[in-house]
Amino acid sequence: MNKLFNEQDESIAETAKALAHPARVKIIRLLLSKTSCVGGEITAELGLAQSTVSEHLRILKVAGIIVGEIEHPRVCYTLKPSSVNALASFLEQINIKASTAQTDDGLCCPLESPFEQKD
Amino acid sequence: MNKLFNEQDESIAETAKALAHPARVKIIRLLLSKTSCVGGEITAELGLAQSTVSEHLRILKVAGIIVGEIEHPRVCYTLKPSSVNALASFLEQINIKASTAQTDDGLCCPLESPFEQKD
DNA sequence: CTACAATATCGTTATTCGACGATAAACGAT
DNA sequence: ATCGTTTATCGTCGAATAACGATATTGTAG
Repeated sequence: MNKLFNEQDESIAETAKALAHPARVKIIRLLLSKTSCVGGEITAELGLAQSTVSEHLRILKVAGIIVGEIEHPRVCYTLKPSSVNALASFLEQINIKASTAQTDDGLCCPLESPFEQKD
Repeated sequence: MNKLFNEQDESIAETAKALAHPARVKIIRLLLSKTSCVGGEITAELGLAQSTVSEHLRILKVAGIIVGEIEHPRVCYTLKPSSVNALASFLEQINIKASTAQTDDGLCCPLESPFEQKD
């Protein structure tokens, strides 16, 4: 039995997991801030070992968040936004739901049924 | 030395980590789909042990994504959207950047400098 | 072919995560 | 005060993650 969760939930979780490390967030921010190719400069900026950075890049690549194109001796990384769409709209739904309900202060709910157990 | 990453990157990563599990994504979707209080029904729907679900709920609570209000014997969970704002706008930036550049197919970049090492 | 430069992969180690059952805590009802 | 119901916490265990240095790979230049 391997199907406790549906595919979309797993996909969203996968994307979130790829973003779930400050080093990878920083890598993406570096990619956001530069218009040009980003290669080994990243390693220097992160303050981590080259192999560690390479691993983070691999994770982002597997998640489809970045794409690496081989240039000369280096690799050019660019962002690929389509991969974060599912997660982005998921977050949007959270905001929508919250604004139709109450934002933060009111009580939560009137408890429609007195709890139905599946006996 | 504890400050390899800045606070915002860590905060975004924290939020992403809270979403980085299909069970927690599913919990949030359940909260999205119901208007009423959600308590132990979640446990049944997830197909996980009660203690495991409680732990996932705790993680979401610590991340500030949900809020639990104590009702009678149960706890009423509601979404608190403000906590995902930073991550949401981070994802938005990725999309913006990508549309100003090229979407998916073109070559990446012209390599502005022949690689500057910080000698 | 050899050398070099940039990246990727491997092997290891310490830490964290996820799941579970068992147990505790809270609290209204009897 | 005791019971029953709901949720939280604890202790444990196996699996996954993150980090590193060392080594392999790739491809251009000489």
